[in-house]
Amino acid sequence: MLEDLRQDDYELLARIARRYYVDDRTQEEIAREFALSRPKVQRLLDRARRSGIVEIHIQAPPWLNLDLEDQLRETFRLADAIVSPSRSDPQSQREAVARSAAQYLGRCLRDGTVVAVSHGRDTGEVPRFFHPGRRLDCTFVSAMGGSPRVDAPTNPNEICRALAERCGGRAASLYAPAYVESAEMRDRLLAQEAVAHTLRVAAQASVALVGIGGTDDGCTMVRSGCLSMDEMARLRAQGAVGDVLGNYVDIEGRPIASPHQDRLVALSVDDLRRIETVVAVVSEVEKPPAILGALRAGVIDVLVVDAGNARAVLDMAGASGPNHPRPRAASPRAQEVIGRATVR
Amino acid sequence: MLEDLRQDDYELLARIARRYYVDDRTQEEIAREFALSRPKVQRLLDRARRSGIVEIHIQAPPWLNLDLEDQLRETFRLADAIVSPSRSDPQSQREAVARSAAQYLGRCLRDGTVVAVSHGRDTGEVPRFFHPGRRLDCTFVSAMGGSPRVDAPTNPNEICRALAERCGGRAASLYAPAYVESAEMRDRLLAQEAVAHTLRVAAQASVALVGIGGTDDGCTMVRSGCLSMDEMARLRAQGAVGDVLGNYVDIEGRPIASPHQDRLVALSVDDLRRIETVVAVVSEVEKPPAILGALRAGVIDVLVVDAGNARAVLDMAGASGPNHPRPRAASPRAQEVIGRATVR
DNA sequence: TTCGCGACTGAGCAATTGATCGATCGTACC
DNA sequence: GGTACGATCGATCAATTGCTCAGTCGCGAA
Repeated sequence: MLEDLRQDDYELLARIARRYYVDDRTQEEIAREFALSRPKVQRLLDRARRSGIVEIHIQAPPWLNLDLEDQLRETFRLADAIVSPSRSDPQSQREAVARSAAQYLGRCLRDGTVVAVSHGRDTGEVPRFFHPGRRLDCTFVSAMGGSPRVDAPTNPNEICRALAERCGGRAASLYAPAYVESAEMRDRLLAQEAVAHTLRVAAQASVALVGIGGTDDGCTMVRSGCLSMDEMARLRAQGAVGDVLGNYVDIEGRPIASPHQDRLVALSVDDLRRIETVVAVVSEVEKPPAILGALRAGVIDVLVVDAGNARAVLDMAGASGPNHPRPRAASPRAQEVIGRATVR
Repeated sequence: MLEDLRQDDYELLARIARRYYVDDRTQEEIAREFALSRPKVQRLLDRARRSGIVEIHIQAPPWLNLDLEDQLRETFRLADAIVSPSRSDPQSQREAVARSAAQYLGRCLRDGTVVAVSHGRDTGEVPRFFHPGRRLDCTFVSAMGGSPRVDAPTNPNEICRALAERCGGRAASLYAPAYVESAEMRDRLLAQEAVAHTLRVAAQASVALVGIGGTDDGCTMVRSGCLSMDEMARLRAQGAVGDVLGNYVDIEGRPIASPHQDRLVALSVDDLRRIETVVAVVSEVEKPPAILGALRAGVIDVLVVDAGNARAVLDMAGASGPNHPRPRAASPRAQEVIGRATVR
């Protein structure tokens, strides 16, 4: 980086840089002082910065993990990454991550924004910390079906309702289970206008708030009764490491072709990819492989995660394979209001 | 300095500061990204800088001694101070200082500028390094009389001639010795129009280039035969530590009232004070007390000095008395072209 | 509840800064 | 010596930034 500067140059650059950055003079003043033209001063300042004579350091608190965020962003070509500080207790860890996600979500939303929402324990914590400050005319829509067991706060419909309540927006529920008994049943359900309509709205969302599921026996899909332990074991045997909206992927981010896929009532991976800002929230300790798979699948734009998982994922990623199969267009962190039809 | 920031604030400030200073986004972009107004981002950035979250460091080479310059500027309320790197050999030390002074001088000059010039070995080296690059329609005028012994390069007239030659300007000589035999003789000399005119021009200079003389037996005044060793001893006995243009001062910067003063053909201390930018050049090792006295006399605006003397003067100053008896108006390092009548 | 105070906000404008472009200058190669 | 190339320069203009000011909001006291 450091150019090979002549001593005179070095001296002039340092002097000018000090005048500008430390003494807060204007380039104009400096130009007069050193009998140079203003553009020349500008070029010198530029050179001083590029050559490393001027060092700007952001004194970030160590718990901020800005470096981890940068690495995540870069490694996985994310639009953004937010790493929340480590907590030893799983519940407070979940809350920390959810708080960050809620803040982020708040920044994404404009009147008229449609947000597709998944299920999950992490996702389910988000509404508690969602304080957008002002009324937002947004629509929160379930992006996948519900779970048979009553486990209210982790069900997408319930999360949508809570989010909508927090900001004065609307919730659009999906009246269907996440997994049905057969592909045929799924197709018949999708033919129901109530279901089809909700999924169409979800597919046209500009923001999605999703969790990343694991494949262990304690994962949400199993706990909530969507899938049995046997089914989960079969998925694991097929190489599944995690899911987004019930779409399972392997460690390389490739979709798992399995019968489950045909019984799923949820947005597909392709639907997700078309959504501008997909925000994933994850905090559990068993998650690194699932996160890595999801990231490599290229469905995630923004990852909100705890420091432990972030480090683990980066370590795993460094050890194997390509990490960004889908170079996405740089999507702005907060998109403009889109004059999109909203549902009632 | 560091305010007591709340954790949230801290996080936001750090994030925004990083986006701005590290990622080079505009405030506008950042405002969009964080859903804030642009002025708000500005205020946050401002706070981040003032609170020390953003640290800007100028990676100056150690031989630059920018810190010494700052201390000199501050301690003695100088418009500027330039410290040149230490050299072991007195002659190359002198050259280093003279080079800095020449550069500085070059920056001060505009067409029409009048420069009053003293004698001295350090001053005498300046012309060799004076390369203003372009023709300058300046007038260099002797601010004190010459010395009886032929010691060409340290005589003010000769220095003026050399400087003028370097930039294509004019030299105005003072046809008088520095010290004459009596006060009466001095007055008669000053009545000569040739002498009076030159001194008037010198008094109206906007820049002065002066040395600071010592009071040891090897100083320029003695070497050049202006004063005898006896006279010098008498001055020392009166407390004199050094001179500027033959005006001797004590360690506190007070003028020495002595018969010599009345025999001197040179600008007075008051004349010097009226000159906008008085640049003093000093390099010799015996000089710290002389420099301190001259600085305290408040006649110097810009000090060009070697690192050794700089440190010594600051040490001495720290140990005793007030250092800036005359708070000067902040004078710009390079003044504007002044439509002042020039002499031919 | 209402009022007053102070802090904060963002619109709008002025100053500063960044970037482009043709002109000029030095230099290396023919 | 002549020519062509590249570097450098400063005039100029557009973008960005700093700052002021009137308006708003929340909060505590009456």
